[in-house]
Order: sequence, then C-alpha cells, then structure tokens
Amino acid sequence: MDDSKKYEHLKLSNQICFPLYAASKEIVRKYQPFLSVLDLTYTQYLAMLVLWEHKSLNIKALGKCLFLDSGTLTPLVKKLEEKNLVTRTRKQDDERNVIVSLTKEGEDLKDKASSIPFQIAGCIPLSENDAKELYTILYKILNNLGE
Amino acid sequence: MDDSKKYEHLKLSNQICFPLYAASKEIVRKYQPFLSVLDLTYTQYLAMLVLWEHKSLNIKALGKCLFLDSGTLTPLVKKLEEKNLVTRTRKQDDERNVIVSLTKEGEDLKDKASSIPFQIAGCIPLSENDAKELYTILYKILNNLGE
DNA sequence: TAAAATTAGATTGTATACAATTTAATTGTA
DNA sequence: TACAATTAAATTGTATACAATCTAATTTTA
Repeated sequence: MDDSKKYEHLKLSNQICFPLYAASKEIVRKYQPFLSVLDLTYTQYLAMLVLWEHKSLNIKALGKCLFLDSGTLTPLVKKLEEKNLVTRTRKQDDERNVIVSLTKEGEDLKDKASSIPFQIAGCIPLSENDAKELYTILYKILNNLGE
Repeated sequence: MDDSKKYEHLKLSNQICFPLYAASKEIVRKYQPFLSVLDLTYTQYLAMLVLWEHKSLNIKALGKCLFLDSGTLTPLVKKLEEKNLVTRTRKQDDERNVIVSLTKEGEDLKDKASSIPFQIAGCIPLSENDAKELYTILYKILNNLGE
C-alpha cells in the first residue's frame, strides 16, 4: 500500500468520531448560559431530567439511563444534595442501594427548566429533518453498542 | 398549557443533545483499548492526527482544528512532550506562539496508528449510509455553530 | 512613539468521566 | 449455615474541558 492510501484514514476529516465528539462538546457548551440560571451543569441537568420523570431511583438505574457510572454519579448526586434538590437514602430492604429522590425544591425547579429545550432549539442550527435523522442514527448506535 | 404538554420536552427521550453526548462518550470509550497500545488517550490521539497531517503548528491553530482551547491543550501538549512525541518551541519572530512539532518518534507512531481507524470501524455499529449521513449532519452543525 | 488594545499561552478552579480498586451488603451454594 | 460469588456505591488516580484570569509579547492608534 502506498503511503497516501495507508494514512488516508488517519486524516481528521475522515474520522466519523471526531465531529461527534466536537459537536457534542460545542452543544453542551451552548447549554451553559441557560443552565447557569438554574445553577446546574449539563450533567446535573441530565440527572434532573431523569428525576423529573421518575421521581426517585437508585444510582445504578440513574447510571443506566445516562450511560454514567458511580464514579461520576456519586459526587454529582452529592452536589445536587448540597443544593437541596435531592435526598440520598439507603433502601430499607437492601442497604446497598442509594435511592435518589427529588425534594420539593428539586420538583419545583422543573417549572423553571421547562423553557430550556425551546431556548436551546433556537441556538442549534439543525433542521427538523436533520434532527430526526440524527436522533435515529444516534439511538441505533447507542442501542447496538452494548453487544 | 396543561402539564403533560408543558413538560413533554423535558423528557430525556425527547432530547437531541443527550444521545449525541452519550454516543460520543461511548464511542470514545471504544477507542481506549486500541489507543492504550500506543499509550495515548483519545484527545492525545486527536492532537496526533492533526500533527501527522500538518507536522507543525501552534497551540492556537491546533485548538482551532480540535475545538479546544489552551486550557486543555497546554497540559495535553506537555504530556505529549514528556512522551517525546512532540517538541514545544517559541516562534522566533513572535514569541507569543508555541510551535508544536513532531519528533522522529512522534512521526514514527503514525505507522502503528494506521490500523486504528479500521479496528474502530469494526466496533461501531453503523452502516456506510448512516455514517455518511451522520457525518454530513454533524459538520452542518459544527460549521454553523460559530455564527 | 508611548499608552491602549489585542493576542497567544499559561494558570487556576470547578466539574466531569472512567478505569481500577475497595467496602459493605446480599445472594447463591456446597 | 458458613463461605464464595455477586452486587451497589464509594473511593482513588489520571485526564480532560472550560470559564475566568493572568502574563508577556505584539500591534494599533492617539
């Protein structure tokens, strides 16, 4: 194989993973001004999204929803606890489980957050069609990566 | 607006950014076993990709290629220097610039890396068509985010 | 040309991520 | 039922990311 062919695949412009990595990062960055109003980071916001849907679940289940492990979630949930948005309690019949539950304050934050998806949509240059296509492809990847 | 409508957009499954964030993370994780053979992290690998293409450039230009700033790149490039893959020198006629250049060892690593794109392709469940579509949409986003 | 503005990197501080290990609780099993 | 295996979190250590600030060099401009 001559050199130009051999190294063609190492060009940044031929990577599929790089624009995924970069776009993800740049979009997360777009959230910050809106999230700082709620005093949340992006990952904390994701955790709150899950809690607003499920009210209460253990670290393991939260991690499964978010593709994160306890190494990330333990300190993150402790921060949410410090902000009085959640409580952490051990499950009665299985003390290995830490149950994360919304406080009143955490539940109430949902209302203030409800405008964020609309605010963000206005900042991301993405047509309705492309968004749908992107969504479909990304979930295909996520669903099949586990195997 | 009734509650079910008001909060519909806060569901994790209705976020476009979340699968982007999660898929990016999961795919980067897939690289690690291959990259650890080269003693590189994913971000270090990206920096090396740029250097293999351009041989030599300053921190600013490297950051522009990778969507990263000096806060991330300064320590990263210092690590590459410790591994003797690059050198860091101030530009003669403008001492503000730090020029990052490949060493012989850094240049030689390109050969060992040349198989990585193929190895990764085998780990990511993504059809040729979807990959193309994904690539197009992501670069649309990246190119338009700056405005 | 001297001061102001700009620019490139470096630094500081905070918050992820995640592999690997540890701890404690629970479950399976010989 | 003891003991091994498993499980859920927590901990440790390393490496990003990035906002904000700082420093030094260069450019602009009054």
